[in-house]
Amino acid sequence: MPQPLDTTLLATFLTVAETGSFSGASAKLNCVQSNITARIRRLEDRLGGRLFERGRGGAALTAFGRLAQKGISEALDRLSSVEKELTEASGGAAPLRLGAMETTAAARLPRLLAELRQHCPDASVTLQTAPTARLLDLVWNRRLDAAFVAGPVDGERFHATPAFDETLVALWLGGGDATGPAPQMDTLLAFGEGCSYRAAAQAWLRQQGRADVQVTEMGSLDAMIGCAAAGMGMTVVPQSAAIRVSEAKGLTARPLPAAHGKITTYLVSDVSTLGTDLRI
Amino acid sequence: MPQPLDTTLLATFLTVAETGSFSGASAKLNCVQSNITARIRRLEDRLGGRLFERGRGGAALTAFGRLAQKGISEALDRLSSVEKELTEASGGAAPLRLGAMETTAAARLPRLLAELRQHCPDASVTLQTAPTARLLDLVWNRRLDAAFVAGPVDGERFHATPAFDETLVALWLGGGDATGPAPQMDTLLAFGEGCSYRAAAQAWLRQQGRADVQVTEMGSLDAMIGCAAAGMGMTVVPQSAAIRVSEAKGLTARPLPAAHGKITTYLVSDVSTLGTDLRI
DNA sequence: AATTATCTATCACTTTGAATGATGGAAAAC
DNA sequence: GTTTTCCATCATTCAAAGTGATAGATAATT
Repeated sequence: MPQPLDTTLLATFLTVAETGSFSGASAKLNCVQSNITARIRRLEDRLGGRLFERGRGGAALTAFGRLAQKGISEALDRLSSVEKELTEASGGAAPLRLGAMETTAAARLPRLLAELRQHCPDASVTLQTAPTARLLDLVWNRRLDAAFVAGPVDGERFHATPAFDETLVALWLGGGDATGPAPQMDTLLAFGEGCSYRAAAQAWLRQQGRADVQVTEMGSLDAMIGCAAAGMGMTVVPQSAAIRVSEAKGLTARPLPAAHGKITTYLVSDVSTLGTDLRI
Repeated sequence: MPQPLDTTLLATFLTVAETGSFSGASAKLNCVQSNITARIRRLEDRLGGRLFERGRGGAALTAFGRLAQKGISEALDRLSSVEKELTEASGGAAPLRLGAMETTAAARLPRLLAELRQHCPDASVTLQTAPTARLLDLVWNRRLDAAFVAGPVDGERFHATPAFDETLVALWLGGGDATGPAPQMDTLLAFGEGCSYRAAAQAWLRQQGRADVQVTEMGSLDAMIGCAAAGMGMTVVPQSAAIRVSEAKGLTARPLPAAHGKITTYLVSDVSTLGTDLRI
């Protein structure tokens, strides 16, 4: 059995055939046009024939392309109906692919998912944690059905509904004056690039004239809080995520001023994903 | 239309079901076992159900797995029959995916492919050039149907038939004594790692007590010869590839001693690829 | 009971090839 | 003639797939 055809290429082909142009397909599939060109070329190489006549205002199917369209759409339909049959046979419906920021996953989702389980014991959910930017990417490319991200969210590209209002708090070990952590707290423990809380924290520090603060990147919420409790520096997290642990470990928590510290978490989904009606 | 299923996962699933074990499938698919584990897990996650009962001496299909096997093998069959129909409609048979070293492609293949075209005007061939090590990898993983590589070849893994006997020659600008290039020729122009001619050339130089020779890596045969003609250093190529150009550019060519300079080029194919009967 | 053989799971690391984004040219619309 | 639209090309980036080493579990062998 040789390598089977890559279904991504086939789906791309059908989309181009539908829209009548490479750029139209790239818009529909949320990717850049050069990507479409490459995919179609790979497919043409593999099949050994030209699928589209490019030129005047778009891409028109060749005779060979028309033949291909018929067979390929049938085969893909077949494949997706098999998938549907199987996902239904296994766990009721297809699992809801949910994404969330690390902090949301820790502070908000346990209760939410427990409730969901009560109402619909059969519902299956998969959860992936990532920073906001990455989550938006994943939803945009249909690798997730929905995700909880920090606002604001581009309403043109996504369907977003407010889910939680978070207040950011700064956490550090020991005391501090009314204005914030002690000057010697010159290390900010934060997630990597793409984390919107980190961006907010840095904006706040800059406004306080503390542009010199070093950032140490950590991979998990627990690590961040643990290191803060060890006196390595301060960290900025939503209050909801801090409640669990801050006092127990002798950490001081102080809310950020509203300008930087009020952040709304939205539940976003792709505008083209219909039928998703999550009530919270 | 959500992302369609990845056919690699499906093919892997069927192979595991056939062989009854992950490790058996990994042997059959020429990859490591952990890879199979990961693929099956991805598929199980996607479908939302366990496909195999692992444990005692292998992996046994679950009830869900048996259901899946039926649907998936039908869908894949369908897909491959569509592909066959299309490749036949386009260019006669599926194109022969051929690989060759840069030098072989330049010196030997033009004639070979011309002959092929005479005999079978309909045959379509795609050619990819790469160093020997990479070519063997590509054949091993079924990304190529066959490739011309420098010997010796592991007979356990590949089906190899001798194709050409090559004599390596050293090329450099200007004169030189009987034993080799002048001492000031202390730069060897060669392909990157994985090139067997380069390895042979370096072995030869080492044996001559010239371990100090610097290697400059180049990306193409033409570049190598061009740079040699510009006096940048010497290069080692098969005589067949040197004939075309060496004299025209004032390059001196001297064969390497037999111990290092006699290299047989083999045509290799995967042992499991049957029906391929290329006569040269 | 201890030993060996055979499987799968896990993990840190590497590799690869698909995706991006910027650019160019060609054809059509204004 | 200018602008717009569309596809091809290319260097670069990055995520996902693959690798290789190791652990753990179960069955077979001595």
